[in-house]
Amino acid sequence: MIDDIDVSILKQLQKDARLSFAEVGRTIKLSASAVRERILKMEDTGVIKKYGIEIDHSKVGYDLEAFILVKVFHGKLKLLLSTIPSISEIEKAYRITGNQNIHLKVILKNQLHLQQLIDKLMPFGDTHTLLILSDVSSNDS
Amino acid sequence: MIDDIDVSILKQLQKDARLSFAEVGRTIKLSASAVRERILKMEDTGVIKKYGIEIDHSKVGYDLEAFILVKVFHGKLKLLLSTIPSISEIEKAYRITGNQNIHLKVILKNQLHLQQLIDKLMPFGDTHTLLILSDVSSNDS
DNA sequence: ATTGAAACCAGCAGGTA
DNA sequence: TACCTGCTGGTTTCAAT
Repeated sequence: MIDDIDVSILKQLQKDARLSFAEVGRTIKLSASAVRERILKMEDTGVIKKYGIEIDHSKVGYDLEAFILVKVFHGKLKLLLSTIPSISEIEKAYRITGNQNIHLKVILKNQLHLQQLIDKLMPFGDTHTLLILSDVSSNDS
Repeated sequence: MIDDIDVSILKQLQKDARLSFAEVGRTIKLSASAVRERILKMEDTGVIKKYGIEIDHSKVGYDLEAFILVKVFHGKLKLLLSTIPSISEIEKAYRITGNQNIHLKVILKNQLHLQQLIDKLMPFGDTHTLLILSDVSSNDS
């Protein structure tokens, strides 16, 4: 379904999603059209879910990032799930195993903003907030 | 530093980072070169950190995703931080507040793979693993 | 997977306000 | 400074091989 050439294409796009088909092809000795067809196929099959950008939120006025773990009240899960898309502060949301059942990554302006978000989440469950101090990934996979 | 036009450019790129300058410009009534200059400036100032792709890992043989919270042993933090980049399973790593001090997002093939990773992390601290059941973001911000 | 051709875009120069 | 137009070479796209 996916071969070594596809993997090396994916790795290049992970580093820079705006590389042209021609550029990708040059480094793996393939024509631009061949690269294009492989990438289109990976889009169609859903291997590539989307092309996105990473923003430094602290440079646009959002100085606080946090994880919020929610232990959802009995019967409130469906309502919370349908509410999540309307909360712009939530960057990513997952159902998880464990004592808490929802894991949120949130982007906020400041502590007041965090407080307001927690207030908004309170009707759905008990929250536990972990502030993000710094990104320590430095991941060039 | 950043105005409404920049914000709308960022939103478009978040949806599709491969949009051409011309395409972005068309939807906001701006020339391609104006869009290009704005984007270059946001790259230079670090607002845009990178262009990346989101991969559906389950379609390439990695069926397990998890968060691992690590309560790092006294004196082991620096060593862990320097080890993290060499662990390919770690997609993202953060220092956080709370009882645990490191938050990892990991991509794994299966439970055995998870076990091996936890074994690798054990020397650095006590781990607490939260399996990801599903993505419930549906976030078209 | 490749090539070839038409449409399109990136990058840059030079210009306006 | 922020935007524009016009130009050129490279790129995307699609069809044929």
